Amino acid sequence: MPELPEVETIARGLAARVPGRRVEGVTVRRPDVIARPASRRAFRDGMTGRRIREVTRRGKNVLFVLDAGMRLLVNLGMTGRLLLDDAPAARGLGHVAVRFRLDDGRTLLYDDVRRFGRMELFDAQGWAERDARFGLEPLGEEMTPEALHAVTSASRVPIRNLLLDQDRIVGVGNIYASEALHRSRVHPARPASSLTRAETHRLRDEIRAVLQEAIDAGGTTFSDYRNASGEAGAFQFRLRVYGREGEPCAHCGTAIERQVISNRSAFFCPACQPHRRGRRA
DNA sequence: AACGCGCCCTGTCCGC
DNA sequence: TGCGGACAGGGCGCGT
Repeated sequence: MPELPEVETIARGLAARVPGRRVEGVTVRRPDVIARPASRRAFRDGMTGRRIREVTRRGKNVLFVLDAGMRLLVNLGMTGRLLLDDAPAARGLGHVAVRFRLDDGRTLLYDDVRRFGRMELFDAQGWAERDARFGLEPLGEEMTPEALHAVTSASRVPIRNLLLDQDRIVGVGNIYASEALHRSRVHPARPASSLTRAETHRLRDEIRAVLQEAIDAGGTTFSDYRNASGEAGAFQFRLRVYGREGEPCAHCGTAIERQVISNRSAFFCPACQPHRRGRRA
């Protein structure tokens, strides 16, 4: 479900409401969601008594900065939601996996229908090691045209797949990969290393633009995604290709096509995004 | 080492 | 109405 814009929206919502609070108790109803440390007891003990200093985002993860240099990293998978129990939408949750009781009487809930989401608790050292392994942050200063070109030129996987690989570039998922490629006029199945320097630079600009526009719209909601207050986003109305198979391309009118690449759908305009080879870099 | 694929799990929708 | 299959915004672990 959630890609960078959705996770950013959730993190901002929580950042306005939980920093300064202390975790007084943890209830783990679905142990498979806890990925680190190995035991649920160690997770509970590690979280209990921690004060939440900050809530931010790293890639597609919500990052809770705790005291004592600890970090709680939450990957929402496809259907994960984080919200406080005082939000009206909290009453409708049917798959609460973890509860964090806070010192002001509220409870932070993690709900996840499919349980693809995972939580990891790090100490300072563990976090430094994990943090170093993330790919490029697309909205960060590190995302220079040269940096993206270095990534694309090093692999022959379809460019759509490369954009989904969190070891190379973080935050982009299946929706925004299709959208950014369409806006850049690059076919999703093209080998990454076949992109010209000009195409890579365009792609860099369009990734940043579409992610920022989606953040401004509060994210994309098809069914599951909600922000920290339980509200839907609005970017689904501005998608140009994702989920629009058979509809006319907004740019040229040609019918949008869907192609399955590595078991996941890619949407593109066959006219705007021809599958011709670019010059080798 | 890099890459493709199956799989994790639940819900919804569509065709028959 | 029921049923089987396809599909869903993600990512891990496996074999090659």
